[in-house]
Amino acid sequence: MSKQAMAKAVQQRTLKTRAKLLDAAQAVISESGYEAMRVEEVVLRAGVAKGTFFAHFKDKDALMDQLIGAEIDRQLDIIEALPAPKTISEMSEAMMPLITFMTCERYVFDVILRHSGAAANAEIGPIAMTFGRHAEVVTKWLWDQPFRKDISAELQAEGVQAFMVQAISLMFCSLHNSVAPRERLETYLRAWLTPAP
Amino acid sequence: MSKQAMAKAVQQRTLKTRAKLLDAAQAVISESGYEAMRVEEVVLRAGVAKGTFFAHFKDKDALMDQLIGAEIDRQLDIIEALPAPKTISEMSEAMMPLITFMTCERYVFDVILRHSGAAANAEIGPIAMTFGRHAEVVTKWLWDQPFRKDISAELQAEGVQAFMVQAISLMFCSLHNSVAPRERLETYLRAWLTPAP
DNA sequence: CATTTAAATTGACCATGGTCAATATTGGAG
DNA sequence: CTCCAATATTGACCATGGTCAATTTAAATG
Repeated sequence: MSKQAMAKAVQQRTLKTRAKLLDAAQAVISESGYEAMRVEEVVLRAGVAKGTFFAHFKDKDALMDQLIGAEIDRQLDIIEALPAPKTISEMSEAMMPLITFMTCERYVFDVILRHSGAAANAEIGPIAMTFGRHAEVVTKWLWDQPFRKDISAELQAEGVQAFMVQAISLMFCSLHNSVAPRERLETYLRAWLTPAP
Repeated sequence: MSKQAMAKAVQQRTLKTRAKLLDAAQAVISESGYEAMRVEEVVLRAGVAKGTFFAHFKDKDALMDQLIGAEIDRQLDIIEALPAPKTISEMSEAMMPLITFMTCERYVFDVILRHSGAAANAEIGPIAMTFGRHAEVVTKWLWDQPFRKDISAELQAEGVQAFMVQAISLMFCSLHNSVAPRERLETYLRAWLTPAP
C-alpha cells in the first residue's frame, strides 16, 4: 500500500458527476431562479439518480451554500478590485452590487442568513467564508483611512456587516420598505463610522 | 340579512379547535423542543384532521411565528417592567433573557430571522411585531437618558437590534464562538452608544 | 321545527427532500 | 490480465409539509 491511510484518491467520474450536477443546478437557476430549483429537476438534467445528488451534497441547502457562496465571491472580487472608498457614500456605493445579489430573492437572503453563522461546529461553509472575506475587505478599507479611531478597524467592519444585514432585512419588511435601502444603509454607516457625540 | 356583507361571525368551535391546536403544539414543544414539532403529532393530540391545521394556519411556519412571537412578548413584558438601564452593562444584562430564549435552538433563531422582516406585503406577523415592540422599549430607555445625542433614540435602538442579531449570529458560528455572547454584545453596544472619536 | 347557506372539518392524495441496502465501477496489486 | 476492495451509483422507499373536493355542522331565517 503506497498511499497509506488515505487509500484511493477520488475517481475521475466523481469530479465529472459533481460538475454535471453543478452545471445542471446553475442552468435551472439561470432559467427559473434559486427558489424554483428542484433536486428532481437537477438530477434529471444531470442524468444521474437522485441518490447520487445526496452522495455529493449533504442536502439541498449545501448545494445552495456552494452556488450562492460562489456568486458572493464573484461580487467580492469586483469589490476588492475597487479603490478603497473615501466617503460613506462611496462605501455604500461599493457595497451595492453585493446587496443587489443578496436581495434578488427573499429565499436567497434566507439561505445566506442561515449559513452566515456556520451551523455546525468546525464546519465552515462557503457562505460563512464569504462573510469572513467581506469583513477582511471592509477592514482593509478602514485600515488605510479609518473613519473613527476609538475602535479597531475589525470592529468597525463587523458593525458594517451588521448594518448591511439590518438594511437588507428591513427591505423585505413591509413596515419599513418605504425608505430606499441605499439611503438607509448610509444613515447607519454615517452614525456608526462618523459619530459626533 | 342583518349583518350585511360580513355574514356570520366566527363559530364557537373555531375558537375551540384553534385552542386545541395551540395547546397541543405547545405541549409537544415543551416535551421535545421547537425543531422536533411535527404537524402530524399536533393534529393527533388535538384530535383533528390534518387539513384542519392548515385551515387555521397558513403553514407550519405561521404557527411557529405565533408561538415564538408569544414567547418573545412574554420576555418583553419582563424587560419592560425593568427600570431603564443606566449603563451599557445594565442594558446588556436586561437583554439577556430575551437573547437566551432566541438562542435556545438554532431552529428558533432561524424562524425569528425569517420572520423579523415580515415576509409578505402588508402581512405583519407576531414576530415582526415583537421586533417593533423591542425597538420601542429600547427607544424608551434611550429617550430618558441617551448615550449619544448626535442621532435619534430611534436610530440608536435600530442599531442595538442590529448588534443583538449580529452577536447571536456569531454565537452559532464556530469561527467566533470562543467569545461569550454577552461580552461581544457589550463591546458592540459600547462602540455604538458611547463612541469617542 | 324544518330549511338553508356559509363556514368548518375531513382524509385521501400530492410534492419534494432525503435514506439506504443493493449493485456497478474504478484502479491498483499480484 | 484477473481479482479485490474501496468507492460511486442506483432507485425504490420513506418522512413530512401541504392541497382540495367532498362532507358535516352551526346558527340564522321564516
